[in-house]
Amino acid sequence: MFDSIDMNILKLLQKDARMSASDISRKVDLSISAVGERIRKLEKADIIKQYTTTLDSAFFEKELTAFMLISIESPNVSPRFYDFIEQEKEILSCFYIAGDYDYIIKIVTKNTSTLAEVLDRIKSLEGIIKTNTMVVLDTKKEQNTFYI
Amino acid sequence: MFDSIDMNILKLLQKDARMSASDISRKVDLSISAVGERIRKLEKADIIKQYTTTLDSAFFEKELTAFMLISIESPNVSPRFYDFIEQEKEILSCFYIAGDYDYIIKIVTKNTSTLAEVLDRIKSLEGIIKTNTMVVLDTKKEQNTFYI
DNA sequence: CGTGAAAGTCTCACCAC
DNA sequence: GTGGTGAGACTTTCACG
Repeated sequence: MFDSIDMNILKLLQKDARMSASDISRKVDLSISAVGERIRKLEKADIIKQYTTTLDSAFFEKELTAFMLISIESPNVSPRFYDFIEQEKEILSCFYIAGDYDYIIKIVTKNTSTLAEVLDRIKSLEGIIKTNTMVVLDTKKEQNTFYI
Repeated sequence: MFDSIDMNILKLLQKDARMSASDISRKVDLSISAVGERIRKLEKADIIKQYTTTLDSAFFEKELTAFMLISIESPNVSPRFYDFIEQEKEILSCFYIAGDYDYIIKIVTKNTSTLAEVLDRIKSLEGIIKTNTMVVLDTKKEQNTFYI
């Protein structure tokens, strides 16, 4: 169904989502229309989830990243917890995990004082047993997604 | 320098990096050439970092995510540690953090047995004092980047 | 999968404000 | 400095081989 040419097209689109079908056609040695059809099929098969743009965090004053481990009392409080997570714009991700804690969340904010505000809002939620915040000092590697 | 129209263009490109300048021009009520020039300026100012494509992890057999906290012996071992992190394709990110541990890394792999292989390679590195692995059971929220 | 024609899109020099 | 216009070049789409 999908061959190595498709994988090559995906690789190129991962590097530059705005690459034109004609540029891709030159790289993969196929006609423009064939490339266009393959891309359409990859989109339809939902192998391509989204074309997105990565912006400069510094420009938007989002220079502080932190991870927070959270333990909650019982599964009952989870729905309210999820609602909170959902609407907090500075919480980028939240994973339910196995281990000493129940959740790990990633926070991206302006500075230590805006981080403190987010932490206070989390800690004031009902049912939070314990938290552990790890402030990021340096980013050694950061990929949004796996690269093929 | 950059106004609310630029912010709108960035929002649209965050949602769909392949949106044509003509489609954007209709949404922001500007001519195609004006939109093209604004995009060029946003790219040149490095506010737009990258146009990328998000792929379906299931299709590529990357369905298991885990976080690992790592403590290392001394800063001396860091360079070799970074080299290792860099070349491990299944380690998507690595952050140097303040707290009980020195690093937090995100691993995306096929299943528990491929995860075990990665963990073994990490633990066999010299200078690793302690590790703590948290397997992701469920993803409640996941954004690559902040949304404006 | 390729071709070719039609439709659509982008680029650039130039104009107006 | 900003944005608009129009011509030419380029790109995409689609029917057909």
